[in-house]
Amino acid sequence: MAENNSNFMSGVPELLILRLVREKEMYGYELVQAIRERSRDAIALGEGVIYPVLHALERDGALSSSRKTVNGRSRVYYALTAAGAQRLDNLAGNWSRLTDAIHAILIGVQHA
Amino acid sequence: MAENNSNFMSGVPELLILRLVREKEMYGYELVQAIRERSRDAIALGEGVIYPVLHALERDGALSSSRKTVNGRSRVYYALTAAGAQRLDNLAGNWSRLTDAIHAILIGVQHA
DNA sequence: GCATTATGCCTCGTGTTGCAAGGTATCGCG
DNA sequence: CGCGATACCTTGCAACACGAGGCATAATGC
Repeated sequence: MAENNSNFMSGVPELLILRLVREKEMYGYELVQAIRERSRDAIALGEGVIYPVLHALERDGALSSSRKTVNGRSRVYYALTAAGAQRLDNLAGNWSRLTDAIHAILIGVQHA
Repeated sequence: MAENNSNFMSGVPELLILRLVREKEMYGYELVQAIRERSRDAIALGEGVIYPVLHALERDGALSSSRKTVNGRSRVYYALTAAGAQRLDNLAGNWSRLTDAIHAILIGVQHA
């Protein structure tokens, strides 16, 4: 039975981070702004959300980090690992199934 | 200024309950099963989730309750109030905006 | 007659997690 | 020289979903 709900609508920050990092290496501060911009301000995750998630994902092997200095600024770039890609697919699937289910209830569809 | 995210993907149980009760009066035990059935087991909220939310919604004036005895069983039916309908519209709108934003990021749409 | 299941209500404790607030340091601009 | 932007980070709080339990009655099964 694989996974139950367990805080079923949670893990969205994680999902967004993994998705964005899949396109290209990114660093924390950049992710904060990217999420704000791409969602047109609908989602505004603070650094207090992003950094802990980033650390957790790296600890779990979903992301790998590399320090780079740009313009005299030290940045920690994160890249998606194979495990991370797997995790992303997993989360995206869960999210999709969940929102479909909620949507079905919201529009009041025939239930079986 | 207006509202920020504040636990942006939360309140889903509340949303589902309000939506279901809008169609007809329902009682706790019934809601637990209705959510499971309508979501085809994608969402399985336990009674430990439903009842506290029900009580909070009534306390806030979004629901009104009435005790009825059916088949020698005592049930507490909840009905949507005007305030509750307002709240439902509000939550549904938020949810819609949120999922749209997430979807936009997931499919990698052009941002502005 | 007795036990198990289903119905129906409820609460408590735990763990997760999103988040604001605060802390540090460097760079560029006025 | 000061201020805002860039860039990293941690701590503490509050909310919340959830499992695990607890209580009571009706129906079903053995």
